[in-house]
Amino acid sequence: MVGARATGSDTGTDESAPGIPSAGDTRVTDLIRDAIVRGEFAPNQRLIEADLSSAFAASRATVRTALLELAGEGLVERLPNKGSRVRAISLKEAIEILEVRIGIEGLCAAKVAEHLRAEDAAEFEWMRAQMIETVAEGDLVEYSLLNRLLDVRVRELSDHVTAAGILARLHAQSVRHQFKLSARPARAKVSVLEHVAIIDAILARDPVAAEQAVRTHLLSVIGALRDLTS
Amino acid sequence: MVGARATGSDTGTDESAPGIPSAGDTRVTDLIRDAIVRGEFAPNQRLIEADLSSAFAASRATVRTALLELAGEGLVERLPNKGSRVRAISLKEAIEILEVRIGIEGLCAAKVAEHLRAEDAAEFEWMRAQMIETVAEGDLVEYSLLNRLLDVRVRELSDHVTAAGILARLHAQSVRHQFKLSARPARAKVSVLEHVAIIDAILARDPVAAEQAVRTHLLSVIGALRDLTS
DNA sequence: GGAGACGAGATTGTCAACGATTTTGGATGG
DNA sequence: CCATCCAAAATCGTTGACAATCTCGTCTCC
Repeated sequence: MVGARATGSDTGTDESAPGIPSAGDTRVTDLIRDAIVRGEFAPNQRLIEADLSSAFAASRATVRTALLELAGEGLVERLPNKGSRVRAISLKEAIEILEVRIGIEGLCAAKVAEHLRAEDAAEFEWMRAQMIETVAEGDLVEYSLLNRLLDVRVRELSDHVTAAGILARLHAQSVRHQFKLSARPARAKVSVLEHVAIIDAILARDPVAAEQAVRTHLLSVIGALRDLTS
Repeated sequence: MVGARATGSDTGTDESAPGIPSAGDTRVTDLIRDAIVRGEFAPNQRLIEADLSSAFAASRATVRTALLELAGEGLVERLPNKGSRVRAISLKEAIEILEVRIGIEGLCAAKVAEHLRAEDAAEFEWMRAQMIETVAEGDLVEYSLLNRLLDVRVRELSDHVTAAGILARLHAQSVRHQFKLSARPARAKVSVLEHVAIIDAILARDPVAAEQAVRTHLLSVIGALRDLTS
């Protein structure tokens, strides 16, 4: 009985309905994290250990461990002696996250441009073509996936575990705010040009240009986010 | 479950209850973190829950909670079913941390330069004078403290909680590598010039120059770290 | 003599119950 | 009618014990 009293869809009676294998071998941490990222738990919603315990058919100690880990990832807020709740990311914080990403993703992009190998270049060329095509067709969902794929590949190829870890955490926190932007066709037309610029700089093996292209893109996202919510 | 605790009028209940974590109010998490940062626990040393439990006079669950939190901060590595150990920061990772700091501290410095207030400017001028003086006198310990103070103040004044949190975590992880550099007089003479450049840029309210000065400084640190360990 | 099976010891993961703390609702007095 | 205080509920933090898992020494067999 998870009290969904905050904003969001009424979870109704069946909590573990779709796609989730009911509390089997999968770790409880992953289940709760997915539930938060997918929006099944609203921001600021209290996460009561006993309720999660029965909802996921796990012991309260297991749930407690999961909440500790998620707090370490910044997804859950733990108030001493008052319980845990889904951490709400304010607009200010969402912009802060984007500002931090300028530095870190810029670093990653520069590293990729510096050490780009031939077989990886082909993949970037493919992504560039696909992005242009999907936006031209208006397939925003597919474009969003390509967008994410570019981020992930740059992160991987940068061979920078520290940056990759930070970016993964920041992404999980801000996935909801990003979602608000990804559904806007006008936004995509601007975004694709910036992404092409990033890929071009990487393919040109120009670290400085790559870093600058990432900065330009993320500043554009910040501006769009500000416009959207003002 | 009758609460025999009278609010306000506390008659007879003894202050020092037995059995309660008599180690004091200090959180076990802080104790273990300090022990790791201060080097009392060597890198890769196994942290056995039962041992820590008796060492800090806390229950195993409390120690477990602490280890979870520290794992979230990146100070402890948790291998499933194999236990926890102090995470060792390799040279490669120390350099990675410095590279990430370029982006984030550059962002913070730019923000400080942009919104600098008069009363804060005075403090930066004081720090600049103190830094020059301590290095001239060869007081490396005091200079190291000033160095750290500058970092902390920039972080605070930037009013950027996301960046501040990441920097705090990275600092805790790399404090040992930083320590190796701070004890070198020749290094201090170079470092102080770079720090003065950062402060000058902030006082000049020049965000771009501040960011660039931070980058120059941290690249210099990276170079020194590479030279030291090659 | 060496490789693999096997069992004892050690360590973590999980569970149910207890104690402490905060919050909430209601009674009481001004 | 409102502020205050107090009891009761709700929830978290902690404890001790038990089960699952891993490590390592030893033993047997080829």
